[in-house]
Amino acid sequence: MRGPTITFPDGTRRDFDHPPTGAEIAAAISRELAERALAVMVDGELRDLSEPITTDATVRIVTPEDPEALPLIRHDAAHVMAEAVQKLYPGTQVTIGPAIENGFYYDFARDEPFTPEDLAKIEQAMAEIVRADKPFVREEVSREEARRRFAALGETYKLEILDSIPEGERITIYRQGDWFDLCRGPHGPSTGRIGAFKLLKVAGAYWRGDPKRPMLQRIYGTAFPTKEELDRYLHQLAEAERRDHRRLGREMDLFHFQEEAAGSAFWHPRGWTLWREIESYMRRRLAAAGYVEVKTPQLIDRSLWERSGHWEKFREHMFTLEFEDRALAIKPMNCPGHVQIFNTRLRSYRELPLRIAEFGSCHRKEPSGALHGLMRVRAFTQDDAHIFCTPDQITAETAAFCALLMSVYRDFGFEQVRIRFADRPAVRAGDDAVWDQAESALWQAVRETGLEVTLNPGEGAFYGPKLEFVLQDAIGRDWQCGTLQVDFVLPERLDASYIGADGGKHRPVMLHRAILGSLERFIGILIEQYAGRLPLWLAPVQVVVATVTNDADSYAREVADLLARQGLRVELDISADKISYKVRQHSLAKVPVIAVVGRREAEERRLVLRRLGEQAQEQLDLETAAARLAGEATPPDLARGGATRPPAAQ
RNA sequence: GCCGGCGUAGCUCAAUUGGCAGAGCAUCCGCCUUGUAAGCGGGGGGUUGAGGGUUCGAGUCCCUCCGCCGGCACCA
Repeated sequence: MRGPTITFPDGTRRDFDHPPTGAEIAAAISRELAERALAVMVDGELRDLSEPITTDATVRIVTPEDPEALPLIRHDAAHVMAEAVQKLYPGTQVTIGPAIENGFYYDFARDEPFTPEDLAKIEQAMAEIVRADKPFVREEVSREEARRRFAALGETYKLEILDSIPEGERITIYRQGDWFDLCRGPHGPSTGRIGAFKLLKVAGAYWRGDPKRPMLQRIYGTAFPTKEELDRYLHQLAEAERRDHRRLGREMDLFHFQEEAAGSAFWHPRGWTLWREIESYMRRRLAAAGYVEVKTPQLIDRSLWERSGHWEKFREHMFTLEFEDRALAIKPMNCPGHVQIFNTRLRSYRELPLRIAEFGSCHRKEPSGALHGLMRVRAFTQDDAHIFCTPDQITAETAAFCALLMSVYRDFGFEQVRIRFADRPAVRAGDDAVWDQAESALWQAVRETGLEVTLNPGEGAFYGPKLEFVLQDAIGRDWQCGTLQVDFVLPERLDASYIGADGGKHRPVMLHRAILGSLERFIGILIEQYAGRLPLWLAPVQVVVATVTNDADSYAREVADLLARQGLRVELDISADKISYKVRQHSLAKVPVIAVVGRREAEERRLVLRRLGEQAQEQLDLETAAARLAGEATPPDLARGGATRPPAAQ
């Protein structure tokens, strides 16, 4: 019989006289490829090397360098770990164990917890299985056969997974030696091909992610084709740890947390300086973009939250209190407050779009387990704004917002931004015609930005579609900060209206939008982005003037005064310590510029500048140095010569 | 909220099977007047997260609570 024609990535073809396996194809090309092959891509689908290819196909042999190799060997490692665990801890049930972004995990059902010492033992047992180089054998079985085999082992979770596999789908078991697992595959040729692996942590995880179901024990690990790649990844983890904003926040004396106020930051002078610099910058950008700024109450009566719908939808997240027979809530959001301002008088279409901004201080009942430094807090400040506009202004307002947001992110040093488009959810308010209009207006706007947009289906708010802006930091982590949400519901509920050109009353649309999201979180992200070494314009202390000897004290004072008059944030260090000690202290505190002054500088009226982390020094006369530093420390928007102050109040 | 781990001086960490709570750094005082990432000497500093229990005796063992860390769930 005739076999299939196999086409290779370079376009060459080869005919086979029988359905060849991936392994055979690799062997037909070269012995080296056969030895290095892990799996095979068949018409874009990853398959086992052992599976015969029955039809004409385009085929690529996957080797350890290919991007497909990583998830494959990690999945292999998950199986090896599961075997090791069941060997060491009989009675432990296996559940699921996939490859994930940076490694793999496997969830186990076992009454006793795994300890860190257990992880070491499991690693050793895994190493043995890897050394034994057992082939992964794929077996296609009937549902009944699979049921019988897992029932015999008492693997109730596997039986549940089996039941959830749709009728008609192939059921496969992967075996390594005498251990096997229900698995869709594919897998590498054998356990010996895993390369380098390491178990990282153990954690609880609900079965099927459902808090009402049993808590399983999840062991996380990672695997790479080579030891070097594993070491590089472990080094990266250490790097992330080094950048941790919680550690840097303490070391740089920016903020602290304490038990009595869990989830709320205490901002220290330096941290608050950073905060105010960011706030001032945002204020200028917003004013220049035609926003007005307001401040709305912290405590608002329950009745308003009932009308806005928050009482029904959001009550469990709100802090409430009683006072003089009134039920009050600390605001978790600013939108109802902004509508109150909109509603204070009859609005004309000529006022629209009306952009109302607030650095809104909000509180939410975040579960204790969710708290995480500045990234997840109970008290936070949003750079919030609500744009009241007509439906046909949505596109232009969205486009303008996207442009503003991108420019702001760039100023803070973030270049990589993705947009997720969250469209209509299954349960929603408003009829489909309204949703059609809102979604198409948003789509049109994001297309104009030219940015990458991915669909996040069904994840829109119940009142309208939304855009989520995800930025990527210096070490590749994603952070969702910005958002823009189209809202037809709140204006209705709180009865916002304006008089149109036709003289009739109309309902405005509200665009909820934020760029930084929460100031707290954004500062956390900034600290990690820069590993604490903030750009000069953001640094809480921009320059320290440090003396070599006390003889230079009066000149140092003069220098510090001059720099301060240039608007720089300066500190003076005339302590009796050695200059090398001072340099070390201020370097550890991440001060960007140290100006060293000794006798020579005082006599010549010069300044020697030392940049953070650099050994090189720059010698300048005093006035030149002051002017240069002041120039470098100018916030990016002002450096561009944009609006330097908000327009005069109306 | 759930699972697991952790909680000792401002920070980083010690303290034998339950047996006198310690070191370095920081702080304070003194000396040194210094040239680019730690000069020298001395002093002070603790209800070992909180509360309860076991014990002659608890940082150490047990219980409850709080907080932190890693995940899970949550993130309207």
